[in-house]
Amino acid sequence: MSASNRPVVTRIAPSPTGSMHIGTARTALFNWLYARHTGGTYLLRIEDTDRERSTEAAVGVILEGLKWLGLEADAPPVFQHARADRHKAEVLRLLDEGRAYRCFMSVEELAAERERARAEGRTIRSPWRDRDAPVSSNDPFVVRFKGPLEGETVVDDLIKGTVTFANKELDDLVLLRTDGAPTYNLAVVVDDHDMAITHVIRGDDHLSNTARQTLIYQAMGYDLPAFGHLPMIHGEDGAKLSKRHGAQAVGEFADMGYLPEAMRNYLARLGWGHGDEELFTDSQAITWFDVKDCIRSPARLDWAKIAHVNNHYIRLADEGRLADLVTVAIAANGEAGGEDTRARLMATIPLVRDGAKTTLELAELCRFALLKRPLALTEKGLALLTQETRGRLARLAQSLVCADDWTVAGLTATLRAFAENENIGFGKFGPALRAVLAGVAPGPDLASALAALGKIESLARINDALSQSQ
RNA sequence: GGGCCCUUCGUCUAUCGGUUAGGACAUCAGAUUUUCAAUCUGGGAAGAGGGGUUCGACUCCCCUAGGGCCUGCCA
Repeated sequence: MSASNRPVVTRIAPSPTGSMHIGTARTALFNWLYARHTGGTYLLRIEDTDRERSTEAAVGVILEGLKWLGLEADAPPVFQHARADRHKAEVLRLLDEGRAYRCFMSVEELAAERERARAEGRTIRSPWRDRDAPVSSNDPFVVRFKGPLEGETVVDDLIKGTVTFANKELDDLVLLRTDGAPTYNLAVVVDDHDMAITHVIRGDDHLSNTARQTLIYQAMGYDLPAFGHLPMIHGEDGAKLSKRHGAQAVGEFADMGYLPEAMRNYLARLGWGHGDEELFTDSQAITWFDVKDCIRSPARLDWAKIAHVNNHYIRLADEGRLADLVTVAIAANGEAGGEDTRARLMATIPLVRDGAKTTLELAELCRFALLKRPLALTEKGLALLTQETRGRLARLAQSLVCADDWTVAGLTATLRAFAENENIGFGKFGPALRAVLAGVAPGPDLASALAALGKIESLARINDALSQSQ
């Protein structure tokens, strides 16, 4: 069976050498979407052939990142390093078949050849390619792939289209290192074959490698999977995404108060689109997604848009979940909540969530409701409490005591009626009431603030201020 | 140096030879107004440059410019 008519199997194959890049997250998302779209399988492989740089902690970061994003693989991860024997066996087979050779070039010789090659505008060549190894085999060697010198290799890419490489431009990849360990380019091919991957969807930084890998596939006698190379994600200035662009790791987005479903939606729109659709559910994305609809050009991260999408999902999110996230944010801020924190949050969140772009902002918007009585008024707040406004607040308190419709609508009406009775505008008592109710913390409009605090707390805060010495 | 990829409003994108080049975010103006938001209404904003092909090009071809990737015993 050729790769094209087998059930779809995709994979995300990150290397555990640090954090989980946002680009990796998008690649995972697209692989996941495509697998779901086709009813196929989505796998995870940890590319840890580089023993120096791979760490267990980094594996944990990847696993956590995928879990947070809701993009967990359909099977336990495959660790590339654990398959080294299999990789080695396949290289030995190639060696037997004369499709690979031992190269005894020293690092110095290699460096010199590299320099010559560059100067001559060609790719490097090993003198051991067509030489019979003098098997004085105590000398260290690497095994290189013996690629064709003529002809061309065509990569039929689902996204980039047909890309042609002249074989003479392709160097003989190292398959096995001096210590006998397999290299990435060899391991990916063997693993993707063994894992029955039908669609290799990855970053286009691998496009050039794909030609070389294609040659290995052919030499191994493997069926070629379909390839789709996604353009990279850049920072807001168009340069490669790096530290100075703010977050680039998935975990950072979580810490900054972004919701995973918002990230999925935003990331899906980076390099892919479906008409004018901007905000959509996972199942819509799954229905619509196809690798061949991916965009060919690189995209830039747009923080304002991420914020907008995140706000959309904060509006949709379950209040209990938001309360949990806000609680975490508050704790991270070193502010311990009281016993009734959760109740207060549940009352406040519905009234302020529309203005929050992140859950961190949501926490900030909820802060006024969590303040402990009596509130410490700032100078500014104190200044608002003149003889006149005190009188008004006292009278307002009376009408609030009588108010039995303690909802935003009811309170709005009460406040209106009060202003009318007093024959004043909101400006004459609004700021003072705000200061008394919320201190200096940002908050919603007055009626919402009163509604969020509840009758007892609201009146208590007003009375606190009124009874404070002038 | 060599090979390959990419190029529509500030940003993400739609268009798949014929459109007043559409949408979203951002931005600006106005409305609302008790702060910050939110909300509503309206506006400005694009085919990198140059050649072709064609009755007709954002769309196809070539060149140039700019950006990116590979050129590692990293992945």
